[in-house]
Amino acid sequence: MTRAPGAGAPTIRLLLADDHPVVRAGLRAVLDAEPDFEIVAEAATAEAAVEAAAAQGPEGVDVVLMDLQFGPGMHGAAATAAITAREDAPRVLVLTTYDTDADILAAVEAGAAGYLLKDAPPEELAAAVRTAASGRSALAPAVANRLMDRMRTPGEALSRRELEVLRLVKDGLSNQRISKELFLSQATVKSHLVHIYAKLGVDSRTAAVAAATSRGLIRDRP
Amino acid sequence: MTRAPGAGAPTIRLLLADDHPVVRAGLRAVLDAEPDFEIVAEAATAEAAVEAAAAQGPEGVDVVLMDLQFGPGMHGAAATAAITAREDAPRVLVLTTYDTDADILAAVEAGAAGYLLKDAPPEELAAAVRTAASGRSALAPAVANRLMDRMRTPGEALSRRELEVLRLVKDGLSNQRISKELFLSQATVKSHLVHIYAKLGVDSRTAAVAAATSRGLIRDRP
DNA sequence: CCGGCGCTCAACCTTTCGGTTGACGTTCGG
DNA sequence: CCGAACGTCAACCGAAAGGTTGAGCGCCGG
Repeated sequence: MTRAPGAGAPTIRLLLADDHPVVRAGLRAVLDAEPDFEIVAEAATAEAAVEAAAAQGPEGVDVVLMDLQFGPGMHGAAATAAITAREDAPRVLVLTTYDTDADILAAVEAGAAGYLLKDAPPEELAAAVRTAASGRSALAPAVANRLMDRMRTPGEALSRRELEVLRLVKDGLSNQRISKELFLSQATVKSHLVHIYAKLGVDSRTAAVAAATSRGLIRDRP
Repeated sequence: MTRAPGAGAPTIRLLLADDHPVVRAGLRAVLDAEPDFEIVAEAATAEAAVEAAAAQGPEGVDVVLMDLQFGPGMHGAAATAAITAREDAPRVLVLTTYDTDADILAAVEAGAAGYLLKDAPPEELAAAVRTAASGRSALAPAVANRLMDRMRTPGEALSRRELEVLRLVKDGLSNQRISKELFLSQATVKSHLVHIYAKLGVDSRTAAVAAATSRGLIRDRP
């Protein structure tokens, strides 16, 4: 936080990691307007972001603005984990379009210092960067609410195994195929499904997929 | 196309319609660099875009850069239809993140002059704007390929009714609930499903949803 | 004008799924 | 140390979904 000298307003060095040129240009335009921000690098891939974030000394990065969805290759969450694993690592602020449970938890577990949505107004963005640079956590209100909901209703949380089954169900596999995929008996798969239905308040596999998708427990693409 | 005077490089007036302030700033930064572009307005909602695109005379808009996904309220495709329905309407260039069949077809049917993906490089963006302003169509390569695929395999295209059924299946409804929803008998619903399975090459409702989603025939959110 | 396609429905059968009950071992925290 | 939660499996039954055959209607285009 105090890599740069200067008394009242230490400069915050930023790295922008997003695969969309337009978004990078937008972030640059928005954040360059802040006098205490300095954008020292951009990265169009998660791999490039990991590399760029490793710079030390006077070229070091204070805060990384990290998208989660890159095209092919490494995912933003993996890049976040790689960056924060190092010592004296910069803070990583995740900036993405979606606010699903899966994404948020993955980012938080990867060591993200904050989670913002791309529809955030510029002021909120700048405030979050300063919050992250100061070592505190920055969560968008919508994200914070979702985390609170999750805390409040722990019974509804699907277990690891149940999520695994549900993902295969979402991919269109039958119980028999799932049992082979996970080296289980069909009875076990059905048992998991019954528990899933109870937790989600539904009574069929398709409804479970719909409910889990709308609640952000699972994602469609990966 | 010749609203503005000037011989060699007539100015192209642009309207940016996107609900993300960062994206608007990025588009502005990228497009303001082009000497023959002038951004005359921005809109954060689809409704505002329809209104702003209605300006006539010297304040008129030549090309609208339209996002498809706005938060609540009107959809970008609906706004595109509303804008292009008028006489002497500006060209609408759809600029979105996804390249699903459903989105592309909706945009083309709404009268869009082009379809670009947000990960396009700035040069491609500027070129598409000029193409659209000149009255021609501008399709991103990925989008064009998808349309070609669709032309090549017309047998796989789901009918209107089949898509309607499939959407309800995706929402987790049983055949009985679907039949009531659409005022059909269960026999008809099953008949549609059999045809859907054949066209998609699957053999269950969940697999049909998975296949249709991955091919972009249906979308998760709306 | 007729063939094809989409939409509708019925009857029947097989397979899968949904739901229950009951059971056993493990792991973790009070 | 023991209950709670998770994960595993079996047997069973009714309900739903998958699959087939067959058939009637309306519309569009060759």
